[in-house]
Amino acid sequence: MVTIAEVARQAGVSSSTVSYVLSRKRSISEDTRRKVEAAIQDLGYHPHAGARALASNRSDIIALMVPLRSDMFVPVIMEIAMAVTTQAREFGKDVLLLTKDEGTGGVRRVSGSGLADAVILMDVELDDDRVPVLQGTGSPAVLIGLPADTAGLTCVDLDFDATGGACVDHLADLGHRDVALIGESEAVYRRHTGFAARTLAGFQRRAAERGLRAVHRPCEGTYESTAGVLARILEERPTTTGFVVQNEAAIAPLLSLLRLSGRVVPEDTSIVAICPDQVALQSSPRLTSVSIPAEEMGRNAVRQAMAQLQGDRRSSVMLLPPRLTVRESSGAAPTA
Amino acid sequence: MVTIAEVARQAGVSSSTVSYVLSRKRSISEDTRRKVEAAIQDLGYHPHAGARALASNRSDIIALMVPLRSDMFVPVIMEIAMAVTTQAREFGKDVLLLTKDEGTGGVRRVSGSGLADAVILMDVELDDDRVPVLQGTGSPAVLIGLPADTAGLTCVDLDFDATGGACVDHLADLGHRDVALIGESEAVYRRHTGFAARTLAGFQRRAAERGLRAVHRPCEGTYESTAGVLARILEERPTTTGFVVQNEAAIAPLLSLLRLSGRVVPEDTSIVAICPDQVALQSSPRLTSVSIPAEEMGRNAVRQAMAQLQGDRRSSVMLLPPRLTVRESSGAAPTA
DNA sequence: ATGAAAGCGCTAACAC
DNA sequence: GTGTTAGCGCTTTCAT
Repeated sequence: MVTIAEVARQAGVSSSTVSYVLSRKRSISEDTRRKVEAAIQDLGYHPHAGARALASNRSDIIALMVPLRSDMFVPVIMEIAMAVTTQAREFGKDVLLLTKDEGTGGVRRVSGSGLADAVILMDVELDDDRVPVLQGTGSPAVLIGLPADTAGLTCVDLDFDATGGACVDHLADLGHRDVALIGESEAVYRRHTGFAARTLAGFQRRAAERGLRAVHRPCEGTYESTAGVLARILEERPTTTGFVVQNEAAIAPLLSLLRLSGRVVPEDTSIVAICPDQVALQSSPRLTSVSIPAEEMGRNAVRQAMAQLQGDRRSSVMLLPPRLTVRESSGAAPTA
Repeated sequence: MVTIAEVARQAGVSSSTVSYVLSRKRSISEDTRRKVEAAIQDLGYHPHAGARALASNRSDIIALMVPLRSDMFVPVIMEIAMAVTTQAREFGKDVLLLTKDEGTGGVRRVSGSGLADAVILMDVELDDDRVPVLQGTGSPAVLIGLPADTAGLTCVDLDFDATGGACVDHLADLGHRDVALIGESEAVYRRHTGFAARTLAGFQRRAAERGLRAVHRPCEGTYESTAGVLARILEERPTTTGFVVQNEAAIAPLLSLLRLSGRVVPEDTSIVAICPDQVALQSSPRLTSVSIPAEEMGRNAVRQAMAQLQGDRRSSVMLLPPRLTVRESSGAAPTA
């Protein structure tokens, strides 16, 4: 293995000079820098990560705890994880992948051992036991998602409350008077992940403000359950013309069912989805949607973690504003 | 930070004894062990990962390189990554997440710096430039997927050739005479990822052996492209009654289109999908399928990596046999 | 069955 | 602008 000492010898300088060339923590003459860099190239030197972590007390690793199985849509989880990794690399950090089922023990292990300099938590629950543990470690931490009590925490999430409202506004603006929210499964509302409830709250409040009649039905997302939910909604409130869908799995069945029932989108029925752009774009017709800004959440989580690593101790809750893109699935409400 | 020295003092032993209690590399009296373990608990001691890596020359970290965007279905990538992480933890290893776009530089970086003890590569291409670099590092390596030349390599993958054959066999056994493979997009066949080509080869060979007429059409997976592909197949070979689908995105559109066209599955048309069980189960009707054994691939990749870390230098190509599960989407070919 | 102590390769004072 | 050197916390000989 090539060590810093060998590089130093080859370059005819001391090892600390090599170290400083690498860390740019003090000024180096142009001449010396070139010799050192040449030696590094020649020998194919890579600083030993463990030695560096020991001496500097920084691992340059950010831990990311992802759900094994959760209420979240898998591609969204993946996109966040990739965004975190990519953004971390831009700061010279690597990402250690932990699963949520490691729980508090995992948090203690990676921060206690100095394996990671910071921890990013995904799939945060309303009352998440990892949070107090994480705060106890004093390690920089960022949550993707909102717990019930955000005091002293740094969080990043989509503003789901405003999202529910934005969907209603769009449908109301188009003249729809009866709207329905096809939501996540009941289990999601019972489990305490928050985002579904926040969307529902925003949906209902804005519907009331705009004088719309609103119904809400949880949905498992299978073809059968979607069929049942749709049938019930149309039975109880046949005048429903606007649908908000917050359940990626229910989108394809819903479109298929509407087609079979002879309803034409968007002439007879309008749909606004809350889903990744990719899903909205590959549907037919392409869906008007509020996108899940997975990449933005991931990038911002890393930025917040870096800020904390650089000494910023302010807590902050960053709620990304919903962005609604009008596509082909929504149009003016049918007249009478 | 709690160090091994503090634990040693508290337990009234030397630090080497504490180390040996942890590593179980030499026998310790029951009495001493208890005192040490108590001290560890008391103080909340976690060995410093960097110090350990430096002294032992092992980081206990496995690097996993995943595609940012690829031909693979995202949930499959995710399931493999989670399986790798879970299995790695069972061996006391952590997983470092790298993106494929870091390329050969990423491989050199993590193995050159001793950050990772082994590397697992996903989304391996037929002629993957990461492979020679990885072999050059001498670091244990496992590929998930098959490159063109597997000499000296350790690989884990589904046997896609046999998979194509198994799908044909199932349809042939049910009496179907004309079968079609709705495949991945053309880009996937052009790109050199191999799995699509291997499936096609197996499909065609077995069809010939069983005396079936077979057609193959790439498919983008959008609703429109699936409609086009289906229409063309039924136009050119209207007697086609058996479909093999290797494209998760095309499944929902295909089912929807068949429904619209009045074809009933499985009475008129049989479908065999190559997809994760989860996808097969949430379709309506539930699909007869060959599952993508994502978890098994992930677990085995880690096992192979561990074997190499323990000195096993044999190269091996592990092709997991396809498992076809009969569900509701396949049945006897319609008579005349 | 246990201890003492020599490093592992690097960073960051402290010196000049 | 550069060199010297004392650790960082652990593992692992070498001793007993």
